[in-house]
Amino acid sequence: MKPLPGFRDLFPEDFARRIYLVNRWRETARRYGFVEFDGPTLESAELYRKKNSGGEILGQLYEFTDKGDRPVALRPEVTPTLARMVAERHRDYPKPLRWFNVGTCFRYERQQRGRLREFLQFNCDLLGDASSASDAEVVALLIDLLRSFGLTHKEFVIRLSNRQAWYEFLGGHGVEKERAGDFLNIVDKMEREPAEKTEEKLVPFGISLASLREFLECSKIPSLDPLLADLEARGLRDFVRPDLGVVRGLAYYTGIVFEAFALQGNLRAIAGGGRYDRLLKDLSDGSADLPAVGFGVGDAVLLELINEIPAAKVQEEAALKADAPTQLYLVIAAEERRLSALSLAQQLRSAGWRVAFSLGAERVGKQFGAAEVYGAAYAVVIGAEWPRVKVKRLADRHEEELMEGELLAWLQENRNLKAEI
RNA sequence: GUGGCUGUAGCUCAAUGGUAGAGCUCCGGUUUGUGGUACCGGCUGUUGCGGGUUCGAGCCCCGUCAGCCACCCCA
Repeated sequence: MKPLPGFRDLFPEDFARRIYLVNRWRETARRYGFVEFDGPTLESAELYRKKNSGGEILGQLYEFTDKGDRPVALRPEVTPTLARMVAERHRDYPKPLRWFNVGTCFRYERQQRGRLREFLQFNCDLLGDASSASDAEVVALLIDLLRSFGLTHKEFVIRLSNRQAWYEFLGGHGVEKERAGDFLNIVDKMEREPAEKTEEKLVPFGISLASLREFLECSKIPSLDPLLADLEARGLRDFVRPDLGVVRGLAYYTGIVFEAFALQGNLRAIAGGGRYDRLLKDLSDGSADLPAVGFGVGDAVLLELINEIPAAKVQEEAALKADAPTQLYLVIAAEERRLSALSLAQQLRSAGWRVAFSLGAERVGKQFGAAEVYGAAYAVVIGAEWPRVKVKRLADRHEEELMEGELLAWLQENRNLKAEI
């Protein structure tokens, strides 16, 4: 039996990587004053059918009827849940809200590298502020997030755009606002389609491919200036690149939109987001009307990316090694001292050390081998000389003998080998 | 959902249409208080599944399922 297509078994080594990811997500979000929330994984299917929410995502909904005949769906993203929750209780919280979520999402689509049917997503949203200051805060958070994995501006770039600029462009060409969505769809796809096709699709808009290209290539996007100045002041300007070609597929974006892209390899967008000032109002039938900006990152793409960038891989491996599941391995050299070893193990564990030992009588050599395999930094030999014990640093085979009662203090002094993650 | 490629032991792979193998991993051992090497031994397969062609199919054909890649779109 294998897991369903697009679903994963997470064995301990896989889960260790997940912990590594999630620790960085949380740590970065908290550095920006964000608080964590979560909602149900299963929602009423209706939530995703409301105006302006899903779009393309609706076709990928994991949807069924529960035993109470309710139409339900596994969440394909958390934003609608967030909107629902915020609409319900936003009066309880001071504005702006800085909320983040680490949660499982589901989309029924064909799986591929970096794209699964069940995945973990990190979402950050800043609600209640419509200024570019909050745009910058969220973009900066995303940059720092990717940097926390050892990625630099050589490995990724945030392509930054603003839908307002397009609305102005369209207004200048006499195109009514209702058709903006269709038009942006053409822009979204023109990178991947032959020029002739784009040209053809532009005809009904009365816009030539040449003028579209000219607009695309004009590096000046005045509406992005405050955001860029903000990022410049933070020293993060190198990580972003204004690019009107990014418009994103989702229907609900109203202002800036951005995508984090890997510069090497052929991975898709690592993360994406933007401003959605009307979504909360639309999803809550007007009961909450908060401007918002946010982004999402998926675990699968990030894990692939780390594998491809040597520096990021090295950092991850170092972190995983430092977080070894076993720090101390008790070698019970004389079986009749097992009870002493148990007492010592308890004492060490109470002090927070990760301790393991063999559960039955075993050759000393084998026990050392086990200490090695489990990644322990030290082996503690308990034998006939008790209450004296030997502590051996496995890395360089340096061994010291001390009284059992001194061990804890000795270890505290050498605590640099204890996990810090 | 569309198209292409692939599918042999837990993993990586081999086997001119003629009795399915190797390496790695794992487990045990190399005489009983010191570890990643070396050596010895052991376990594991209805060759993804179901049909068909053939005296005979891991190999050829069809279907199906799964994986990978591209499209679609996104995290």
